[in-house]
Amino acid sequence: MLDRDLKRGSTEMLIMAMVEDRPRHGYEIGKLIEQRSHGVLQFHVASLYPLLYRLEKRGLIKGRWVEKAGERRRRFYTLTAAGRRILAEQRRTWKDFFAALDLVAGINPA
Amino acid sequence: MLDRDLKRGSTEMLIMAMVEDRPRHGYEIGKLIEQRSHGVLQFHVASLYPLLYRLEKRGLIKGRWVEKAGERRRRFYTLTAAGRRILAEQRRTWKDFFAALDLVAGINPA
DNA sequence: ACTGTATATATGGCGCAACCATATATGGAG
DNA sequence: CTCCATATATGGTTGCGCCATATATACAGT
Repeated sequence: MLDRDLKRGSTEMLIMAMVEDRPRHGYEIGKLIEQRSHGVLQFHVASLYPLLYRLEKRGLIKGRWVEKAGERRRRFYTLTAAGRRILAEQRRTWKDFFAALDLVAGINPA
Repeated sequence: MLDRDLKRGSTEMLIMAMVEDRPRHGYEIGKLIEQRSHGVLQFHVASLYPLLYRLEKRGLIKGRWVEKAGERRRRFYTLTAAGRRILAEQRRTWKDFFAALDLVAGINPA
């Protein structure tokens, strides 16, 4: 896995992106991020759940408990309108950041 | 300026990239990064100098004092062989990281 | 002569994101 | 009956980048 410092500030965007189109629960979000990034990005549980609570507290995602017979209860999250705005903003910020990084340090080989 | 968390882990790479081709002193490095990124990236002095000491301590850059008459003393840094290896590695890591971020969160608009 | 600004380096303490370790609980494979 | 994947929860730790502040020189403006 990547050094933890690289991921700083990207975690919120990743989670919001996962619940952008449909509700998902925490564990699913973690697994999906790992799969889609081919293992480059992965969440430790101790980061994942506090992050979800933080995002919900700030009104960027909304969770609801779903209980089915013979299944452990799961909390499904969806992106709020505010979350949608912040997600767009964070995408732009990361894009700008990487462009600047490339300009100064030359990430993409010429 | 960007949120401080985004920059985590990128600062070492930026500094190493600045002294890759020729020696530079701390203040110059800070200013140059700010200029080349059009103000997107900037170093606070309280981050800059400790970072230089850290990199030198780890043998990635090498500094030497230069004193000229009628000028304040300045410490010029150059990239070491080890630094060159780590810089290449960090460039690759950042590239991979951004590719993964794009894969999962869709940074670059389709 | 005085003021302000850019240049140039130095450092003690702080905030907080992500992680480590650990805990609880259920379903299915073998 | 054990082991693993699933699923959520939380107290404590670490370390980067920053805030605030300090020291010192050169030069432009008034």
